[in-house]
Amino acid sequence: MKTRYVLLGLLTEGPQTGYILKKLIDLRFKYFWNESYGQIYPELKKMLLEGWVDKHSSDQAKRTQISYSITEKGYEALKIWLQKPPETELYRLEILIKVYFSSHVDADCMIQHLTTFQKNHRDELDILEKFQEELLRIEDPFENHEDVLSVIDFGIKSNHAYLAWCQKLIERYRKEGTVK
Amino acid sequence: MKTRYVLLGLLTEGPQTGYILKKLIDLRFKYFWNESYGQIYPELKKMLLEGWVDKHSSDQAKRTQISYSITEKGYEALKIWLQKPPETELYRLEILIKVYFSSHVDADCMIQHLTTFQKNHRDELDILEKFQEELLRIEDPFENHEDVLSVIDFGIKSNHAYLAWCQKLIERYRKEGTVK
DNA sequence: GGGACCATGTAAATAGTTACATGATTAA
DNA sequence: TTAATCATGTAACTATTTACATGGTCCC
Repeated sequence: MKTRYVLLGLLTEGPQTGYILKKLIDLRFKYFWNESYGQIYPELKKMLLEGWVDKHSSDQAKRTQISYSITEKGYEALKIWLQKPPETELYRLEILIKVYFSSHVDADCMIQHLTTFQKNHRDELDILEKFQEELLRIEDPFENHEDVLSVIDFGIKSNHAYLAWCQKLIERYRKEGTVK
Repeated sequence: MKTRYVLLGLLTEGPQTGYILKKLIDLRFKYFWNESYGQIYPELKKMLLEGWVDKHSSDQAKRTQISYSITEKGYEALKIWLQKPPETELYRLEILIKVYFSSHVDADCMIQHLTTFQKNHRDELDILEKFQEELLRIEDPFENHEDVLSVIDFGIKSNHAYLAWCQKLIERYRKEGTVK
């Protein structure tokens, strides 16, 4: 049940709708976290019943919009969770399974997989570096830019590592390909 | 439905029991993949019905042991899967969520979380380096050591990156701690 | 005899994704 | 007017973990 804490964390910046919360998670946490509407909406309802959030329906502009704001109780719960030692570190890297068993397919196939991997992580790195620049430039209303930059730094450092690995491995498969 | 392919991959090295398959996954894939008995046993049964594996019950030594071996059909299915572009790259790094929202807790708390993270990844790095040394020393009956070493190399490179990040961040929180 | 580990499995709970339904608004 | 996007939500499905039940063997 981590979803709720992610939502609460975002709500500390102000009331939001489920829809926007999803967008925020996609935008900011894309590279290390994800949530779907099927989790977000029910979770907000549950937290409402528990008094962790308040609901503000506004039918202004005739479009139904339901914002949630964090309550004192919710904020306390968030702080308690933040202080608990992190448990989950879930990686599931299909590419590594495929490399592990790659002796059963030909080198070209692996080169293709790795080229895609490389492209994805180059793009990721690009985006993270752009984010970084922007954060250093703009204002810091919630005084959390240092924290956000630390998370971005994680992404940049690990992507560099992934790319170095990938580069080396592509070369290995290329050599193999020419030999066989 | 990736479980089955991981099992099939391991079965290419020879028949195994569900119990041993679990041990192998824990040992070899620990850092990027995991499966539980609740997935392994039912999955082996399903593959049996589909003719992807064969079953060999041996009541030798009176202890019930059920080994499975990969069939021609199963091997074909494995090869097809290995050639498909990898989809899942699932990371769920609770530590990053906690860093992101760390302005709501004090620096000491974060230093503790990060110290644990650091210890875990140092241990991981140690183990991977030992594995690496050993693989370079011993024989290579399945001619897959290069592949295994590539996977280990991924682990070593990313752990170095994680540790560098962690070191830097601990220092940041230490400075903050003294200021506040 | 007891503890560690071998060995197989299932049931229930939890988690998470996907696909769908609904309808408003905006911009081309 | 039509496509995209805003916006909320649920049902069904799939995936995964956890806890438990069962019983054998090995070694001290």
